[in-house]
Amino acid sequence: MYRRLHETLHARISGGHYPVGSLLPTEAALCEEFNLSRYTVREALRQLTVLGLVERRQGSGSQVVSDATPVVFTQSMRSLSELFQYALETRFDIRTVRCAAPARALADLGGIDRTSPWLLFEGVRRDRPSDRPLAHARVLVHAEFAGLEAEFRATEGPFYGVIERYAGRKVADVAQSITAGPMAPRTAKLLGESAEATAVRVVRRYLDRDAAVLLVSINDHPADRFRYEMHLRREG
Amino acid sequence: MYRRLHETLHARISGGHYPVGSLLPTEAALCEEFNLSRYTVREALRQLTVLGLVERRQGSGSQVVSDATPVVFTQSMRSLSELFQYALETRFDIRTVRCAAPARALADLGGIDRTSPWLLFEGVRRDRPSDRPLAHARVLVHAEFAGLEAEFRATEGPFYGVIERYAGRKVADVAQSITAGPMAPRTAKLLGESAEATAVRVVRRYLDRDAAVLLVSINDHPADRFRYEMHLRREG
DNA sequence: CAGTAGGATTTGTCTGGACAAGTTTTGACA
DNA sequence: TGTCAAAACTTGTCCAGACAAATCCTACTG
Repeated sequence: MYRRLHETLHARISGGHYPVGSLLPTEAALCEEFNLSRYTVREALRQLTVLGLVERRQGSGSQVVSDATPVVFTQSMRSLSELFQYALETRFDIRTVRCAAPARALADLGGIDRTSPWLLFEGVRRDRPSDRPLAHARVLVHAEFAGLEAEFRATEGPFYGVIERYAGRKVADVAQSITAGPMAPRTAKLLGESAEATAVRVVRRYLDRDAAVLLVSINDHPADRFRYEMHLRREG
Repeated sequence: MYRRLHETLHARISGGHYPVGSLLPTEAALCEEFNLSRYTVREALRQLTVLGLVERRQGSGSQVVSDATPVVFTQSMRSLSELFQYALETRFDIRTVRCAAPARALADLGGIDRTSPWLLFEGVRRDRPSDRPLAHARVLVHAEFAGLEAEFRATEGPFYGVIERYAGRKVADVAQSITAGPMAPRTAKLLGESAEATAVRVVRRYLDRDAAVLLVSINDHPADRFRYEMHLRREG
């Protein structure tokens, strides 16, 4: 029965009966309309949230956030650090730290505003045992976390973990972009590459649940040493 | 309370109290041990299944299937075609089709055996309205699907869809790898790039649920025109 | 020993009710 | 008009109980 209700609601969302952005009827209203217990209604709603069509908030209601065909494939990883191919076997060799409004180009890359100051860490990410340079790394952290600079410097793992541990802000979303292009002179110099080298750039933006940017990391890899692997598994 | 129970059970699994492969106590037993209602116990168990630590089977019980740190982030997409940045706005301009045991290099790339023949499509993937070349594309399909050649040629969307629609074999897993390196001469010629160009190579292996390779696609992009975006959302 | 039928066990689904914990609305008051 | 507290509303959590459906075990039968 909850499956049928789920299909009905799904159809109404897809059909525009409940437009994206609108609120679904309340649980009580659905109980009445379909003459079902609250358990059954909640089970149907739960499935809609799993599909990413609906978001629910205590006290507020259930909002339609998408009318799209449901998710089919998912990539999973145990921790965000697995996002980075070299994971924990790398070391961030910090060269400079500055706190200022970011340069125009950097702000555009990270999709952040230039009105408030950001803490910029710049350095080289190196392979753990060999110390070979893997990437020119830049990390932008919102100035509200500037007090954590020592923690950032000391951390072994990914930077976002510092924010989660010490500032209590949870990363809810990560937007990642991979592009390739000619390597910037500064990057080439830091990595010991030639001026004509090509770089693969990985930009990751870490967002909290209100879509506010907590942290932006920009990694420029020598193209011939870059490798990114992922695995997608089909659901249901 | 269900959260506490969840943590307790999680700790027992991680600690080896409930080894991988063993059955958890039944819902009734957990209700008694922790003096909780079945609802609360089930909610805790549900979370364990979401984390992939436990699988439940009606009539049988709850089996521990993993003691690993749980999945934290997932990437989702509506359909596999979104894997490809240019999605449906591209066209596969097929130049040659051959059926033979694949060359050593190709077989290694796709992780396939050279004992059986594979159908190889080679061509250029082009932007839809502008017809600009986007990538040198090669697709290897197992010879058992050779009868579908006409369907492959005619399809608008991704090749794996043809196998699903006409052969009834479902893609359960996709392993994707992104690397960069100097562009092969043949690729450069097809794309109209210079001999010194850099290429970003995306290899996708489509597997069925028995981990048999159904299809391998190899796309070589000019580095300066490559862009790959993804979005990861934290669960629970 | 093999196979089957039946019973016991276990999880899945569903109901009705209750209170807690957030969010929004309302209305009184300054 | 603006502010703040109370009320109303909505989802989250929890309980007790019931039956259905799948699985497992056991005893019986050949």
